[in-house]
Amino acid sequence: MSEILHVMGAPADEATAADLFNAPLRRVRRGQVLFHEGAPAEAIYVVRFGGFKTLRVAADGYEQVLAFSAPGDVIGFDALAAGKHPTMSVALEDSGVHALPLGGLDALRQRLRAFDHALQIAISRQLARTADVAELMAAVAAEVRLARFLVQLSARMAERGLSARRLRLTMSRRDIASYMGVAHETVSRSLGALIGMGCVEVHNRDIEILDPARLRECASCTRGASDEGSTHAPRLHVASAGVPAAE
Amino acid sequence: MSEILHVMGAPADEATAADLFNAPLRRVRRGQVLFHEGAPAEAIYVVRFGGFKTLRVAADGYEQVLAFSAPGDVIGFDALAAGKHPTMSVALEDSGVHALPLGGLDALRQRLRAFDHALQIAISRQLARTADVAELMAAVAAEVRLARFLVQLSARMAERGLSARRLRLTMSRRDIASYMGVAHETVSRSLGALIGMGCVEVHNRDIEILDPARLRECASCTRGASDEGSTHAPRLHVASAGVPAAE
DNA sequence: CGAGGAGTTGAGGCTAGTCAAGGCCCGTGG
DNA sequence: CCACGGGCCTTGACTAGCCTCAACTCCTCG
Repeated sequence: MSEILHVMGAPADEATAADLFNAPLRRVRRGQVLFHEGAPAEAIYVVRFGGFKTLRVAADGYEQVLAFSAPGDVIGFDALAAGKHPTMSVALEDSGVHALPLGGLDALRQRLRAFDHALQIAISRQLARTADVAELMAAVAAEVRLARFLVQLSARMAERGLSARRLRLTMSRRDIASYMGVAHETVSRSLGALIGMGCVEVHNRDIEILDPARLRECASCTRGASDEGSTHAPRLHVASAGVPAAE
Repeated sequence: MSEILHVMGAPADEATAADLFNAPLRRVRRGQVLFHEGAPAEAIYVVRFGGFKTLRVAADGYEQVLAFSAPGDVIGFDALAAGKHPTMSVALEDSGVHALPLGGLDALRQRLRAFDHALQIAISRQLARTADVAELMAAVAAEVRLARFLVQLSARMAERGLSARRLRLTMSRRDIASYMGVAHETVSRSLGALIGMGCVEVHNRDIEILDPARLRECASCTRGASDEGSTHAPRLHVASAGVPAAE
């Protein structure tokens, strides 16, 4: 359990007590399903190593990827509300997770305050990522979406102390396309565009960010960005809905 | 506090004890900001009545709406992770919220188990809504997006015991457009298309769902949908440009 | 070494964004 | 109470970018 706390980013102070609760490591091989859509909620999962994609399958078979999870992330918490999983999760590579049965979750949270805190933080972080998803799928050019995706990925790598410049994509282009809300051919083409701009270098699923600044600039553009100087025209009719608080 | 539990959907069993913690009702007028983007995380908010939009403002001024909140929803939980709000919230109408200071949140959760449960459920529900957002912004026709938006809105109305057929939109078309990831003109046009299909009737911000089944069918289509027959043969590839006069 | 999926690239049609103009609703002030 | 103004909403024309279909190559894995 102390390992769970550690991977979740919590101080391992209460580690000794933590070990009283032993959640075994469950291995999930690449392509294997962690839980199916509609399955009864039995546990939440803390990713120890590897990675997962969480998705929903539409009636017509279309796969909508909702999130990619990395070590330290919590998966399956969204099943609490309805009692069953609204989504399914699949391992993108050989992975390991700690399954925390819902039955004992409350007791665990009450007795292990450090774990409770770590869980709240993890969930909060996940909630904040909704903004990232929306940012990605917002009405902007496809290259911009891809640039944002890479920036986000890079940032999350950095968070975990890994290289922010060298990314290894564990997911397929199709997964990325679904996540970004575009056709998978568009991902290829957009990647080509970023390569042409000198932002990145791509070898299969290995991506190297050559020019982080330019990539970020491209990601921040609301419109199609093939700008090469530093001349970005920020003019835009700001929807002035928000009214400053006045009392 | 018993009122907070009630609006969150929890049993008010512990209501008596709950009243020991009194969170005053804070009124927020239409257009007023509940909290700004980047503001330090000081509390989470439970909507008592009214409604809010949560959004993020890009560097160029573009407003990306991330969520609409109704009574019973929790706002601001995503600020826990970073210690400051990654988003801002604005009241869509005259509203009332209970502010629960973060300082006392832990103690509150520990002493009031019912509240703790309700909070976890509310957060879980909110997480599950990420899927709804993605579903909305997925790569599908604009009419389908709008249909999905209305279906979701209708479902959420029904959850709270209100009419699922008559919707009063508290947000502007621009807000909806941002939320769906399309231009605001497209919302108008899509609304016109749904009217032409006989799905809905619109008077300003009042929407009546005339044919829920057809609306749902339209919402489930991955492509443009203008099916009119009784047997729902999954027709792909429909030219929905000018909806024929039909009747 | 072969098969099949993954990825890339090309051509064309159509949706939706953009720019533009006008009508409508609502809040404001006289 | 009414007139005014500014926003919201709608509609139209045009264009660009993305999706679709299709062919082909490359990598991976059995």
